[in-house]
Amino acid sequence: MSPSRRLDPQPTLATVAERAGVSRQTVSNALNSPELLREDTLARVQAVIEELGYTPNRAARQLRTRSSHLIGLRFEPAQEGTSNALIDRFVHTLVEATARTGHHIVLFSGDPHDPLDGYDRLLKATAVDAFVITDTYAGTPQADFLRKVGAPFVTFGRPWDDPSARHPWVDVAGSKGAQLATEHLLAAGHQRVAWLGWEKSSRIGEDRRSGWSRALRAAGVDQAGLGVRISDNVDAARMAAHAMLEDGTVTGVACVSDTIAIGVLHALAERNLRPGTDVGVTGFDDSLGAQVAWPGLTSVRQPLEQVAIEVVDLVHAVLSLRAPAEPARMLEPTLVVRRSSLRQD
Amino acid sequence: MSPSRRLDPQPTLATVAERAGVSRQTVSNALNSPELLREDTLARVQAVIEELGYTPNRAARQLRTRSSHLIGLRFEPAQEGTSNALIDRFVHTLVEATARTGHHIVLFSGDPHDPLDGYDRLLKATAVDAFVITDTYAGTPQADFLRKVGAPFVTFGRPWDDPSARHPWVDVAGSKGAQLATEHLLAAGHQRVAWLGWEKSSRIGEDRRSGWSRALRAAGVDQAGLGVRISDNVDAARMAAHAMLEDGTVTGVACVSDTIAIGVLHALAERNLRPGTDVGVTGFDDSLGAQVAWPGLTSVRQPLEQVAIEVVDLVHAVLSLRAPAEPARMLEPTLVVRRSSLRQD
DNA sequence: ACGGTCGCCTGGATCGATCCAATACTAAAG
DNA sequence: CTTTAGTATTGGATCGATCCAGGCGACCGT
Repeated sequence: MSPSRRLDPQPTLATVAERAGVSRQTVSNALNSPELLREDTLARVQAVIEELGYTPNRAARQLRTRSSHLIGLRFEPAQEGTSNALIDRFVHTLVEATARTGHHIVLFSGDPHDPLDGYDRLLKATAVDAFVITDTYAGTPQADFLRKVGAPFVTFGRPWDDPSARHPWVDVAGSKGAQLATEHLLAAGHQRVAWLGWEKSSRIGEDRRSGWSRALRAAGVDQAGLGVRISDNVDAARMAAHAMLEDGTVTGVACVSDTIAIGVLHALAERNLRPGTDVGVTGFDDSLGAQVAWPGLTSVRQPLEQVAIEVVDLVHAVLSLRAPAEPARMLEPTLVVRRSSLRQD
Repeated sequence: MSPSRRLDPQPTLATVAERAGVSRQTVSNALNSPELLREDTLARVQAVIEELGYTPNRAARQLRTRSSHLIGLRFEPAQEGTSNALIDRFVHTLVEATARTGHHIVLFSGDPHDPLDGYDRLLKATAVDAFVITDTYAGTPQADFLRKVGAPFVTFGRPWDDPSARHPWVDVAGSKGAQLATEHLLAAGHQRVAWLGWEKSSRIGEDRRSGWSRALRAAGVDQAGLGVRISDNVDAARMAAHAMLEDGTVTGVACVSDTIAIGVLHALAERNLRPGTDVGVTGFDDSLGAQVAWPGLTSVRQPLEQVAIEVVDLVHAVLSLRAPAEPARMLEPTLVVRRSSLRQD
């Protein structure tokens, strides 16, 4: 009598079979190998499935086939101010891309001091089929561990430490992005384009820097004193920018991150210099901050949607045990031009 | 001979039982009802579990107990520019909070035009135990649907349309946040504090506006012409701010979102007015944008970490069929003060 | 020493879909 | 009209943990 209490028990495969006048296996085939059934039988079974609103029980299927159709992703605790917004954009598209094949993303967490924590548990419980790993910049202990235990995984991020690693990965050529940004600033007429990057210990930072360096070399610009390394926060960038702009010869600054670029914009505001017109600035990652910063920050945008699609494709390849066409895929970023790098008429 | 090919088959409950010289049920009890076992038996079983590194197979357990220990969350496609960064911060803490009880968050997606899409599928496949719903501002068709089919769920967001709804929810008092911001601006000496809000159709927007209104009323300030409604983007806000600042009587602007507040900051820059000193500005949500905006944007911060904890607590209450102590929980936001609302000495 | 109570432990049945081997059917060939 | 080949369909067994009803032992009082 209480309507929200309990609903009709879910129909099972047996229910459908009985109703359609066939055996369980036939219903199973209708779902998994429809080509095995005669046309009329298939139609009849499908009609009953439709009528009853039947959906296979995931637990039962998972028990039998030993595959959960779940993909694990360790979701790190939010670090205020850092650009995990990037990861979030990636996850969004990852969810969409997996949906198409009936897979789902399961988030888990782990001890922040132990990069391996959490993987083992899910694996032994046969709770997930594969993992997606997003942070490869600090070495790849997870990848090493998963390879050792024979668990399928794909990383977003190349294996920096071990170029010989054979696992499938997708990454974006950061150096190409920095190169695009630098070339763009040079083309806008800025001669001496400086670089504001991360500390030398960052592989990603050094990779991006190499793109800046390459562009300057191609343009025949002397890089002496133009490359500066700082930590990733607005204030450090602001102060570095002040020092850099002191003598007035630097008129372009390519930055390793939007955060740092925004710090440069702050310094410009404090010096009454016009972004774009007096000094061109570019950031990296096209974060929300770049979109709302005044007067709009030109930034390198990673094709995260495409990354997610490639990652999912590789996951499927690995799961189906077929060797992926190309297990290491490098994608190219694009430059989103806003007013921070454009002269006002 | 190929080490990464296949690993030892996972030990099962039967393996453990045999090794410990007890029956399967005894091992199961050791895991689920240890108080039923004699001390020495328990110790012996636990030792074997430890030794073999045994973890119960989730699929089998799920099939038998009909509970997956998974909680579904529909992850909407990234909408450029909107503050789904808020949701991401929420999800982070949600994952942490669920981890403590062995639950996991499963993300799924659905047709953007159909708010119900996806729920049904997971439910019928008995793939999740409960849902967490994050968007209740546009009515609550999901809640209605889930209540109808008897599925457990908790919403982040009050049931705006139907105050009589009895489902468990957690929300943050937006009106209180706007009130705090407005009082803060008044206390800083700004007399006429304007409101830049969303269109009237937004329940959340109107709720926040009511907090501004309440604060002005308490301070005895006439609100005529001070409340303006626009859509949520930087440019609309910039233009509205210009109009608003024209006559020079408005010296404080409380905004319904960081995006809009940033638009106001842009307008100030264009009019050569100093944020905080000439015109006080506050935003809402303490997004990354607020943190990096020049010269720092005072913003209302929602206690998302606490929200996540309360949501998980309610989920557990609902799943264990015990009535939650308080099924409707309203939390209070805080104000993060930065320089956009402070006079420079 | 014996029946009774209580608590620990056992083996069989079960959840629902899939695997597997075997059977019923159909159509073509002899 | 029977045999053969091949396909469509069936029923039993299975994945691994939990539910359930019953058994066995220890310990008590008399």
